Amino acid sequence: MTADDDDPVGHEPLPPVLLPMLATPGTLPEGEGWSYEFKWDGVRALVRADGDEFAVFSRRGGDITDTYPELAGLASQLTTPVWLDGEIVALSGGVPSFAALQKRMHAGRDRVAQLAVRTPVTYVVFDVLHHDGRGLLASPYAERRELLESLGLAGSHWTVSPCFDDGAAVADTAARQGLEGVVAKRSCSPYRPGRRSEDWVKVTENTTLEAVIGGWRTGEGRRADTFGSLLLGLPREDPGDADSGPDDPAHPLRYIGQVGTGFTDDVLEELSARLRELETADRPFAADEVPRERARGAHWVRPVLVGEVEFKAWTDDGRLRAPSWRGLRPDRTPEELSQ
DNA sequence: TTGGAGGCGAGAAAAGAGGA
DNA sequence: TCCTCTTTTCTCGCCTCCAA
Repeated sequence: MTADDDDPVGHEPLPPVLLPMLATPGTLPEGEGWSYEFKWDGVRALVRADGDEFAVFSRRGGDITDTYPELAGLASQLTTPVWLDGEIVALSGGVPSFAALQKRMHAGRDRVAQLAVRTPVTYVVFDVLHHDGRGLLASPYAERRELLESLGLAGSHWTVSPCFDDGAAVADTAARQGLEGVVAKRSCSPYRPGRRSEDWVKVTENTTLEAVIGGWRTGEGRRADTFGSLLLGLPREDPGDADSGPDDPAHPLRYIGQVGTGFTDDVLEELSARLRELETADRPFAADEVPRERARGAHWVRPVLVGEVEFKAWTDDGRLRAPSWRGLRPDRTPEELSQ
């Protein structure tokens, strides 16, 4: 006689591992059958609770329970075996800050408790995948959502993500409040663990920028013969900028980061050839601007090429976050960017 | 003590492989 | 042939470990 034999109504054991369902980037879907949530700028996390066992898992299935001890209190509200899906966020100035969260993500054992007080996190729950012996992966999102709200999860370090019917209004609110974007979910969609699905659509506001190429770093593998990333800068505007204003023509650019994605093979080859023609021993950035590990092995070029990049946001120290290459702007000059 | 290397979390995009 | 999935190559920041 097995445990299953004791359970004639089909009680499903809690799966030991689940990977999160992923959203597809896109534009805001409209019409019947969609619901909308804010996109939280944090780290994805799944919670598994089963009696005395409580664990938090990362997007790749790693156990991160010890990294966020303040979430352990959630176990007291989970009285039946359950899998939850959500996002861990750290608030800064009232909005989620990925920069603040990064301090928590890799904290050593000795610093976890200290950082949990200084930079506490909140677990924003948006889905329930298994509850009280019932697997919900095949259930429609609307049904899972209804069950989630009935659980009454609320605490000092966890909450349920609000859900709305008006996508445009959610997008507008997200933009005004500085949130990352919107996630639209098809009400009838099942949960597909570990899969990217068009039943979930994430809409984020990207920004484009024209910047000057100041150098490149060699690539690896398939890109060993071209380049790995481009080092980008903007012409200095402020005469008092650092030690290197316009009066210091040796360092005409202010470093704003690197871009290493968005290139086709043709672009890699063409751009690589042009950069090699422009290579110089003179670094166009001030010495202390480019991080040591980025400057190591970098090749510098005369700052004459302008390109366009798309990126998500500026980091706290004035770098591009998640930049992607759009293309050269032969119609633009560095001098025009400074005007 | 400092510097370098590597790991890990998030993200994006392009190319190649494999199946229908 | 087309579509989907996987792999590869990057970004950022912070950490630990080890060698000089």
